[in-house]
Amino acid sequence: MVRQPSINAQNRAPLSTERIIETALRIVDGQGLARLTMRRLGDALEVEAMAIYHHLPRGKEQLLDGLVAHVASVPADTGAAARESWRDVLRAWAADYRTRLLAHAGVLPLVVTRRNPAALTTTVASLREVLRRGGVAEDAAAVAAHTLLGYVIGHAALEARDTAEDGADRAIDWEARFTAGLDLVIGGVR
Amino acid sequence: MVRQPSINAQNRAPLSTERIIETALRIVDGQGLARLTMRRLGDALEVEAMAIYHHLPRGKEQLLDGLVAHVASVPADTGAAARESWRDVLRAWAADYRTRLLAHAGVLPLVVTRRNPAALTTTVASLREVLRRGGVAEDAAAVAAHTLLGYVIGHAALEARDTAEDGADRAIDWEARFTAGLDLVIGGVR
DNA sequence: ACCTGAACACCGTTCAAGT
DNA sequence: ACCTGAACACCGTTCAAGT
Repeated sequence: MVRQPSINAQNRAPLSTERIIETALRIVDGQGLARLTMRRLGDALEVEAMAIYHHLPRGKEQLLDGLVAHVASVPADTGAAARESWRDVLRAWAADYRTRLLAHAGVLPLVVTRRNPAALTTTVASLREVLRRGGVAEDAAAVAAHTLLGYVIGHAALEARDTAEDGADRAIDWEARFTAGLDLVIGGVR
Repeated sequence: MVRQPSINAQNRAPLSTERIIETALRIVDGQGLARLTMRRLGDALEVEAMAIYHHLPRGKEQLLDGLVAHVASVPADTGAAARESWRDVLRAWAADYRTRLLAHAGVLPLVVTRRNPAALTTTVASLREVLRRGGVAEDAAAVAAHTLLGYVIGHAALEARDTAEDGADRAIDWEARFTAGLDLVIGGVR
């Protein structure tokens, strides 16, 4: 019997933290956060639920932390601040971040909870760095970074709540409203 | 009226939706959202868990909706807009709202989820009304209302995450930062 | 009308055992 | 090293029954 090294008896690729997180995110995106259970995740991975604990010893807590890190840890392009206006860099980052949060609206409640503070720390640090390189004073940069991140997360939350509800009959143009609010926030920084 | 009609055999006040919601909120505030279970809520009410379903037929979903409505449905004082500057009215509302969200940080993830859209609808409508009465154009008022609410919720979420973590060693002055960001948002409205 | 008790189908997680 | 099977203590919820 000639065995193939990294393929096990059932002919499946071995589990990895990355594959677990990605599969979990696919369940949350497709079926909602409430339907993400260790047993269902195991099924999707074609493995018994208990096998997940071998890769994530802290269990479901660690799984949710991983989802937050995967979705919410998106720093701004600090390098671009040299080439273009810092306002444009922040506008571009905010638009991307909003899109990302809405694409994974199921994890928004997790982003808001105190899980995985490091994920947002790097993000907010990158915003401050863009502002600082743009010539904004240290104090004002700190305020603006938190204001901007707070706005984007909060607005995405309002948007996700509203659009999840029903059809687009009396449809608010959320994108236009987001952009207008964004200009209001970014325009106020000096 | 002399008789005490509403005391049952066990000498307990009868259950009511209001008492259920308030007790649930006390559990969330004291022990966290994860520890709010129907069985524990029943214990706190000195009743079997199943009795709750008589008052909240939709069960836990309805309970969580009730918590969101109880915490997040706080309209701005539209009457005050006649007497004082609308900027001051909004600043006062925002400060109160932030305090309230932080006092019940455990329900923040619920406020963010799509539950109970009506709770935020009245709040955002009152903000728009204050702005309109202050002479702000309809379109700008709609944008500013969402921007403000988004900012307050998002910033409170960041703050709750951070302060829940550890001691106040390298303490960010969140209140000062909130106020500065608030001025940035409100100052940009014209 | 209001509440209880027992039951059901699910959870997350542990632990010893298999390979 | 990696995964399984059985078990445990908990969930939310139903339903028939009590008062």
